[in-house]
Amino acid sequence: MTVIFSKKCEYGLQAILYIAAHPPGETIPAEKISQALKIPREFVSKILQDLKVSGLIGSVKGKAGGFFLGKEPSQIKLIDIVEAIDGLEMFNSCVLGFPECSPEAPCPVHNKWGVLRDQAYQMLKAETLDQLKERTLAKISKI
Amino acid sequence: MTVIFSKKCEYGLQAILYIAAHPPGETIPAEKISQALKIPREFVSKILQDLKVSGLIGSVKGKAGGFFLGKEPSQIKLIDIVEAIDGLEMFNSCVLGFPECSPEAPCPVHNKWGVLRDQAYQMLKAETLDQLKERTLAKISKI
DNA sequence: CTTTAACCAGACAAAATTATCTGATTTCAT
DNA sequence: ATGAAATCAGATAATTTTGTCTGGTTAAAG
Repeated sequence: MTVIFSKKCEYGLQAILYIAAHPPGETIPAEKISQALKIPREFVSKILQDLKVSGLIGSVKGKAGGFFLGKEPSQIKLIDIVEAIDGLEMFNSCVLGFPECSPEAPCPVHNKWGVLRDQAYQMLKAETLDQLKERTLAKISKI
Repeated sequence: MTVIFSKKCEYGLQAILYIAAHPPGETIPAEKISQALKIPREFVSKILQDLKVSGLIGSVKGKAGGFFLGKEPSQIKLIDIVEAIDGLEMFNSCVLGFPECSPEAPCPVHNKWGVLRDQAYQMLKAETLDQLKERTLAKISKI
């Protein structure tokens, strides 16, 4: 059981936070991310490759190559990363798994869950990478 | 991607809500649950068998057999079903997947997520089957 | 007492997710 | 030029989750 995001998405979030914790302009190789976050190298490498198409990150090949942010840290929200990997469907489907859960045919916890889900969405939409940099640095220093 | 619970857990929640929507004393066969909720018969059957060990439901074999609630509807909370199937680990682990996320080594969204997670837990702990009966009946009439 | 309809246990299979491997290409440094 | 260090694409493998099958047991009804 993952809490809410897939492993891919968790790793993607961690990796981008890690990149954002470094000085702008620096390129971070997958190997370094892998060691710092204890994520299998080839796996995080593949996730980052996939993330390139969304424009959230860029990369340079060859020696001294690696990954870097594709936008200003203040322009990247957590929800952008979630959307790129897991998609946003989870914010629009029934927590009990009922088909077509809607205001017209609500599941027994439709309203109460709806509030929580919206709060989670708003939180992910509000948090940008620049706001999280200090807290990320504090966290990775303890892994 | 499941929203938050595994498919097993979603089906378990749906099935027990369905049983609780019926008059006390009635035994509901897996076949009926399967058709009503559009869950594969053998799968829901297995889930309900597993749920028996937690005491949340009981069963009778043989013709006219089936499943019934193991306790008063007012004594069964949604969280009990979640705990029996997926466990409670999700309410105690990092939403970003960081290892050992704690007040001493918080992930970047530790506090904000913590609030939402606790609200979700409290909601599941507050909702009992008797409170949800009417809404369940309304919902299953529209599937 | 036989048929029927149900639970039940355990093996099995399919699908999705997670992870690894292989080899190609790119770039910098020697 | 050549070697080293990196991305990258695609295939493959391992694991977990989801779903199915087979055969056995139980109990009501005719």
